[in-house]
Amino acid sequence: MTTTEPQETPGRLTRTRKSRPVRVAEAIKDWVVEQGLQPGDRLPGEADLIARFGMSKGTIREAMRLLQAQGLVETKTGPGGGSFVGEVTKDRAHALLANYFYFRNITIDDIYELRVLLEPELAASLAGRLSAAQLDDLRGIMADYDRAAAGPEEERAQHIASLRFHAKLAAFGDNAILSFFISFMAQILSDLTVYNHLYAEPNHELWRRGRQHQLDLLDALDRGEAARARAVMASHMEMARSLMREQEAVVMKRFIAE
Amino acid sequence: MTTTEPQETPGRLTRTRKSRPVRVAEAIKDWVVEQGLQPGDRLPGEADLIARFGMSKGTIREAMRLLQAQGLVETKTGPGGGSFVGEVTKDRAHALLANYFYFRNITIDDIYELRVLLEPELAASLAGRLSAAQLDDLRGIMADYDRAAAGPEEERAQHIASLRFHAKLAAFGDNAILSFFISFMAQILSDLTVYNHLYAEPNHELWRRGRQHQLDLLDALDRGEAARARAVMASHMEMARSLMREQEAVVMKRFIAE
DNA sequence: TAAGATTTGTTCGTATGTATC
DNA sequence: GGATACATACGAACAAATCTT
Repeated sequence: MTTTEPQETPGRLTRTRKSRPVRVAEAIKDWVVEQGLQPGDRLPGEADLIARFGMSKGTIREAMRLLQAQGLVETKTGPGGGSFVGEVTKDRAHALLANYFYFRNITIDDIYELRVLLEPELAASLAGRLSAAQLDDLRGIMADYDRAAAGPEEERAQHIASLRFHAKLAAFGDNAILSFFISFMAQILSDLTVYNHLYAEPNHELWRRGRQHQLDLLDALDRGEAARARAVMASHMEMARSLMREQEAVVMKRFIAE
Repeated sequence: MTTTEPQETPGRLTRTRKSRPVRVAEAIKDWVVEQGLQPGDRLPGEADLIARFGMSKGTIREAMRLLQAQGLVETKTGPGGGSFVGEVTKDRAHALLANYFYFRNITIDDIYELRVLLEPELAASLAGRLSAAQLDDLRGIMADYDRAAAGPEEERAQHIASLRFHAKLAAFGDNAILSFFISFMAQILSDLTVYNHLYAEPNHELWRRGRQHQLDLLDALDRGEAARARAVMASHMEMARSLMREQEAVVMKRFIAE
């Protein structure tokens, strides 16, 4: 028995706890899984779904919005348009997860407690596994802060660029979960840097040491020295952590935009 | 100038790249942030929003669905009903994040690479900080697997209960990010255990050692011995990791339900 | 218990916008 | 530029849930 069209699971009868759009969204989601559909694959059009579910256009559209918000479907107008299976992007996952932490108290130090644990592990796993192009990519990011910041504004810009370095590094990793956790924290720190006033005063000595850390790291990665890459990253994170300790324990106060 | 009602940012003029519901949802989200609304706080009713935004009922409702899917609003019918700011629950955040990994290749070992790093740290941070009630809570969960499993089915049930132990431990931590990451991984492993057939064969020796680990852990936590708690958990994770290594590198193949 | 009030939930018909050919 | 195919948006009416009296 192969089901070839989305339908509600017959299990729940008339129990109308959930609204129709929610039930339709779940049915479509289940159907995508059962059919093994891949990103970009076509979903039935509005008219189709209206007929299949026997519900109105408004209800079907609300269901699609539920799926759209989760990043699971995308819709296009015009001929050849319609609904398609969508791959949840990293940015969207960041945003959705950031919402979870919005009402919770997250301190900078909470983030660094994790960075200290995770980033060295990522660095070690990358040793000897980066292509010349990838290493150049990282060096290119470092060019954005190859001189000491002149003032608070530039300091902030450099901090964000430095976080991009870590996000890029994460993208190169082959453990998708580890990579996501690291890039998520980099994203949060970047947002905090923009919206609050972290890094008010430039500190040339810290800048010099931080940059040297990253240069050493690239060297260790290039030579395939995992242990050294881990150690350098650990030092880098500990330094950053103690630096941030002096900052106020700022909490997240912002939804990240859609 | 205090804005007292949701409205679109005047910045973007007639640029209609995003659909109206999306724009309305963003406007409401921004408004919630600006007003500093808290979970449970009232949002304007449908009729209100229709008037304020000058859009149709359908458009407004689709916008609310976008927010509902993210867990940011909840709606109730009837007198006193309406839309309210909702706190994103842990379960919903789990599900939304699991969607991100659905099309990516996640191996069991990826998860254990992280558990080995994170769980010992959590254990150490909890030493001497758990109340008698919390310790009893953990012991209560352990009661669900106080005897060796007789068959594959019971083995699986015990594995899930054991994952509940770790999730509960995470809930007691005061680093919300660390706690979430750990509980998320426990949730994934639990789902995999249910929907795939992990843990086919009972292994009494492993069961005995795993249980002894947890007993030692509780003792260390009770006595406030952070270093020992960390070491015990590290052993526990390493053992579990090598056990799971023998399982096939199963990837996630399932959306988590709404 | 029953009736009424309030608010979201759902439907249907129609019209508009948008991208492709 | 016109025809086509699709989603997008509107408005009025009705249904359902839930609180109050």
